[in-house]
This record gives sequence, structure tokens and C-alpha cells, in this order.
Amino acid sequence: MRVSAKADYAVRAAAELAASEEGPIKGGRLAEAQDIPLQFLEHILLDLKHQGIVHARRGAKGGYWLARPADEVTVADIVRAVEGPIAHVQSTPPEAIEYHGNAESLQKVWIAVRASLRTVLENVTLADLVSGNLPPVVEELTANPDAWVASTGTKEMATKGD
Amino acid sequence: MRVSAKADYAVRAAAELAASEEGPIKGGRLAEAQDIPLQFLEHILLDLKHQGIVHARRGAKGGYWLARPADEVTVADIVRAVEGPIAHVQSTPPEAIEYHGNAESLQKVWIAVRASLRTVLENVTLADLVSGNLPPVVEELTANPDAWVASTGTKEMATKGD
DNA sequence: TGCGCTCCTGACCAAAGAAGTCAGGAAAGT
DNA sequence: ACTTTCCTGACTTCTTTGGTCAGGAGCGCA
Repeated sequence: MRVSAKADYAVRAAAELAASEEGPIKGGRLAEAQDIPLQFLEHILLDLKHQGIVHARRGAKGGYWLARPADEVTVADIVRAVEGPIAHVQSTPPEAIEYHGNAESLQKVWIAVRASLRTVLENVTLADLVSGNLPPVVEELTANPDAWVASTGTKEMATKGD
Repeated sequence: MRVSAKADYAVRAAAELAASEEGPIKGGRLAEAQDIPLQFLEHILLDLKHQGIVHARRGAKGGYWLARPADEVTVADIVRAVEGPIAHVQSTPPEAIEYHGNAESLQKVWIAVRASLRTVLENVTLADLVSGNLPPVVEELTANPDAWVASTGTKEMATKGD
């Protein structure tokens, strides 16, 4: 239920690519712009390349660029490319799990979890990110000040929250 | 972005507790009912106890029971108890991250991710789970058949999907 | 042709987490 | 006392995370 450094780095690097639509940008510049360890970033960019999200060229005037226009690449695409499937339970997709007894409805809950993640991640494109013009669903979710604090917390909870 | 076995087990065991409101239920019965390794389950139940979600008594007629009524315990409570904070990025809460340059809006996206997870997890109680009567937000999210398949997939994607 | 630049790839590494197992101790009931 | 059940820490195995290192392969240019 957490976002890895890899996914975070990947989206940030991709945003940087989306921002400047002028020829290939080299890894070093991306690393510097977003303060990401270069060698780690190169592995990440390789993943993105293998998933067909970016293209790359080597040599003097080489670098990386987006394979598709920035408004056709979603954050979900990037996260899946580096982290694999979203919202799997015990490494199996929620639709493939069989629950028994009193937990039968739990499958529906995990499906809902995945669906709600998708409504955010699949609706934000790199173009949205760099323009700062986020889709309505994100604006609505972040409009509530409670979304910005650790945890609403049920009465008798003393937890740190999230 | 995945759900651990621990969290899955915890919710299932809690659901079993919520289902039978008749005195303490012993770990062995929970383990059998939901097919969970007993010794592993005991550690999980201990976590739940430390978070004040269940109570326990030892000895002959001992066992576990919910500390609060089943309609006042949410799935979010359980997940937080065993997995810690939800939707942290690089182990830090999204509201505490500072992004620079073209990634500035990314913070808002992660906040939205957390908020959307909360709308599901904090609205499903154990009572909802065992009754099968899930809140409207879950019914809406799972009504769409697309929610039940691996991935809608952008055109040229050949990924396995989630 | 050669040279430098940049990507590409695999190997490696330390630390942490995931998923359990094992062994023993401490309370509760009979 | 004795059994039952929870409680706890230690330990194990495997994978993931977050990197680093060393070298190879293609690209452009003089």
C-alpha cells in the first residue's frame, strides 16, 4: 500500500521528458533536474523503454524521449511499468481470489480499492502533471483539507496515522 | 501498491470475529475458518491487540474478540494496524514531500491516491463485510465490469495489466 | 577510422520486509 | 496442579528495495 522510490522517480523523470518536447534529453540532465541517482535512474528508464513508454538513442546527441504524446501517457502506465500490477493481493489479482465464509465480500472491497486507484492514476497524464492542470477527480479529492492530514482517526485511536 | 498477506489475513480474521458476537473465539478456530497458518495469525492478532482493535484472554475459555462494535471498525483500521500508514511515498507521508520543477503537481496526485484509498477503506466496516451490505461507494466502483478485468490498457500496451 | 559520448545490461551488495516457524513463558480455568 | 490458550522474541528463508560498479554496444563526428 505504499509508493516505491522507483515509481516516484519514474514519474518525475517522465514529467521532465514531457515538459521539454525538443529532441532527446540525456539521463544526466533528468537525474540532475529531479535529484535522482543517475545509475539507478538509468535502470528505471530502461524499464520504461522496455514497456514502450520512452525511446532512447545513444551517442553524442543521444538521450530519452517519450514514445507517445504527453497527453497519452498516464501515471498508471508509468507505475505499472516499474512496479508491476496495481493492487494485487498476495501477488494475485483480486478478481482471481476465492474467499470463504464471512470474508466473502472482501474480494469486492479489493476490487473497489483497485478501481479507485485507477480512477486517479489512469486519469492523470504527463501533460496534466507538467501543466498543473489536474483532472476534476483529483481536484475533488484534494479539495477536502482532511485529505492533506495524516489520519482522520476513529475516536479511540492513538496511532500515528497515514 | 499491493496488499500484503498480513493485511489480507488480518481483515479476514477480524471479519470472522465480527460475525460471531458470542464470547471469545480462539486463534485456532479463526485459523481454520479462514485457512491461515496459526502461528502467523497469532502474530497478526497481537498487532491488532496492540492497536486496541481486539481484546484477548488466555486459558481454557480464552480467545479473541473485538474491542469495539463491528460497525465501528473499518478495514482501514485493520490495514493500518498491520501494514502501517497507507500510501506513503518513499516511507514519508505525501503531504511532507517537496517536489521541484516539472514534478511539482505530483504531490497532489499522491494525496489524491491516498484520499481515494481512504474513501474505500474507511467506509467499509466489519459489519458491512459480514453482512455483504457494502457501502454505496464500493457498489459504484464495482458496478463497472471493467473494474473486474486486468487492465483497460492504452492502445499499444502489451502489458499483463493488473 | 577512431574517438568520445551516451545508453544498455548484468552482476553485485546491504538493508529491510514478507511470510512464516520454533521454542518457551505467562495468565486463566477447572 | 495441569491443561489450555494467548504472548513474545528469536530465528529462518526468500524477495524486494534502493542502490553501485564494471564493462559493452551503438551513435555521431572529426
